[in-house]
Amino acid sequence: MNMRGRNSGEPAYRRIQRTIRRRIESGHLRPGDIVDSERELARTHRVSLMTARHALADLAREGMVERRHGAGTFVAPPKIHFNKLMSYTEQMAARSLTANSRIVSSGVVNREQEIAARLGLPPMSRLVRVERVRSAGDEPFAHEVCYLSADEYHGLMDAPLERTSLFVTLEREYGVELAYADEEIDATDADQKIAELLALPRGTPLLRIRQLIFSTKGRATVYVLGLYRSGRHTLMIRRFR
Amino acid sequence: MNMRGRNSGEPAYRRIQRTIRRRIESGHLRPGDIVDSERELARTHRVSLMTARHALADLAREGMVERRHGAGTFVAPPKIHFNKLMSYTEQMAARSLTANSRIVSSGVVNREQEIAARLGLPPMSRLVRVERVRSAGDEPFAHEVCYLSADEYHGLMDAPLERTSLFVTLEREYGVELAYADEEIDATDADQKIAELLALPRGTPLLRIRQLIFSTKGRATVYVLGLYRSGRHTLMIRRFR
DNA sequence: TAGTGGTCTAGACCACAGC
DNA sequence: CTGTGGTCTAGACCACTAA
Repeated sequence: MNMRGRNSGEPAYRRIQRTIRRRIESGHLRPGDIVDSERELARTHRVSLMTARHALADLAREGMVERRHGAGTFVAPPKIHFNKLMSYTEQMAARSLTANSRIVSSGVVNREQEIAARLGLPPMSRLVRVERVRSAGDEPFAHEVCYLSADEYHGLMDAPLERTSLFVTLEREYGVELAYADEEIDATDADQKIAELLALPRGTPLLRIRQLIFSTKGRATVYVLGLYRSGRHTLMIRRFR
Repeated sequence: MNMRGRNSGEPAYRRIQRTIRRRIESGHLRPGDIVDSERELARTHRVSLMTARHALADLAREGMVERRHGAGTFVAPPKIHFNKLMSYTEQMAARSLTANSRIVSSGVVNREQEIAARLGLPPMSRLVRVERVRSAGDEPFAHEVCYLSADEYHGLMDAPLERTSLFVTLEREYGVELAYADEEIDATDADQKIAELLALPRGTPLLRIRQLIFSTKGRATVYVLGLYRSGRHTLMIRRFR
């Protein structure tokens, strides 16, 4: 008797969430606006109260809406995405800047023992190494070197990394879904080589980020060593108690 | 007919969570161990399946347990607390180091317009300003200046901040619960004054963190400007996709 | 196959907000 | 007062996992 709406295999509560999300994203519903109540959603979508409730509680959990006991459910103010793992391309898009990336060098190395270890590989593993300078507009502001297992991602060096982001390539070509990254952050200064690549005086303070990116399966997949020019692009973090 | 177990006003699902949490924290249940199933919990706690389910789904959401479809619910491996807002004292304790803090100066200022603005106060507001040097063992490694509204926290300057942490003082003496902090991170180098305070050569790269701490009520409460010696104490962050 | 989590029903009473 | 979200019942069928 139940499972009435189970046509396309999509759970009812997800279908409800989609309709609400669409109304918010399209601008029909604006921050602060009241959302249909549990009872209203139950009626219009012909589901039970618990199901409508599930949909709303879930949306509230991810910060899309805000529930106020006795008052209703309201569209939450748009969130700045803190602590989000984003590709360079995505970061630039979020600030509505044009991404610009130049490959300085790429190749295969096999003597990076420490990095191999961080990737959970044997000491002398062959690693794809891609060195890039990233710019916002004309101004170079970051130097990044990334490493991946050459055995697993050997075709990567032929990929058009100058146009397509590494994240997208991994997800599309290799079916690897990236889940999270641990980052180690400290400060250093520009040596001769970096100074030239970033067009800075030697000794300029730089933010150094060592990033280990994990897949959804918990596998360490990419190691990135980044040096970022301070000032124009600061790192934002939100910490919770 | 329902509400049977509603004696102390505590929801049933929370009571169930408590019993599971206790068994995990006491070591009776270890990571990887299987937890009572929904049906088992429903029987033993004399609640419906949905209620038992609510308890488990909630615990899974906060990372205490892990649910595997068709297999069961298992105790999740202990989590390293990434992106946690911690006081200096707590951070040191987490690394089992002795916290050591020296107040360089403290007083009230009223011309820090930008900081007042960040705290959501009028431009010329009076602010308590406390300047400290923090050490691990003998080695000074951080310079922190924090600001709070002088009107709201005027007694703070008499507090024994050298022995009791600012967090604890705020929570105990003023009933302020801190919830989260937004941090702006970049790199700079030591000027003459900082070099002396941290016993470093001038020009040494430093991590600079501007931290705005919010209360549970969403009020900006403390502003901290910190300079951290690089190397021995690096910042760890986890970002999620 | 037995047991588990995932989704869902058609209701119920309570606590709270706002008029 | 009405309407809201918060909690809860006593079941149901499905999809999945492991023996």
